[in-house]
Amino acid sequence: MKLPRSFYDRPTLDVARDLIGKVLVHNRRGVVTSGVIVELEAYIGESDPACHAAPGPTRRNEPLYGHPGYSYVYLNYGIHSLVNVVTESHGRPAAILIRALDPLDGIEVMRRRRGGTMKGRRTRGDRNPLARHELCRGPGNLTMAMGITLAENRLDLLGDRLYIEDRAIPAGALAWGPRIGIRVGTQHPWRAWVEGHPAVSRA
DNA sequence: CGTTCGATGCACT
DNA sequence: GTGCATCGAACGT
Repeated sequence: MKLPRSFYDRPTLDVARDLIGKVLVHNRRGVVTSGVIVELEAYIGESDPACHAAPGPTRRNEPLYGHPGYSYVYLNYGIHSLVNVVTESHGRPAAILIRALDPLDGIEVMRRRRGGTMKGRRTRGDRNPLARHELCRGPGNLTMAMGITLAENRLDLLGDRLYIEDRAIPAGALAWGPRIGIRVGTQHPWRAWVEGHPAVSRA
């Protein structure tokens, strides 16, 4: 069943803890892809220097100041769309970055989306298909596999296009540590993952 | 193994 | 003009 608004309207670290093991679903014109969330990072408030809300309200970070249970998608390094889930409420800007999934539905669609070219060259042939645990490893890879782009920014996660379900899937042991890939705010242990899962970034 | 570095677009100063 | 919440190709051991 789909997670209700009240799930997201809570302290961000509580939402983060409970999101591990839940299922992110994208229905793009009837093409469904989904996966179990196995890695994420929390970005909390204007006082968190790594949070996009650190400079205060801007046009880009507007979703962070909006309602909980909405998507926040932005373009990173000009190439990767990264997907976040907005949490809390009452104008407190916070969100959770989804970093890795264990794919469930649409695995062949994911393989097709992850294939392709770079600099006009084939990067991966049909002979060397990605393993299941590689399809959604990393925040840029998972959005590519699921077909999540800037068009999926500001979507209500209680809608039918992009949402999160509780399918009561047993997750492994939960671990916490510093966030990775950032240059500031590394002192906060706000990255969570399923211990030992092969889709989790090796930090 | 390891490290470096280019691709690429947009928000923000 | 600068700097990214990245990825993987291309090098050097």
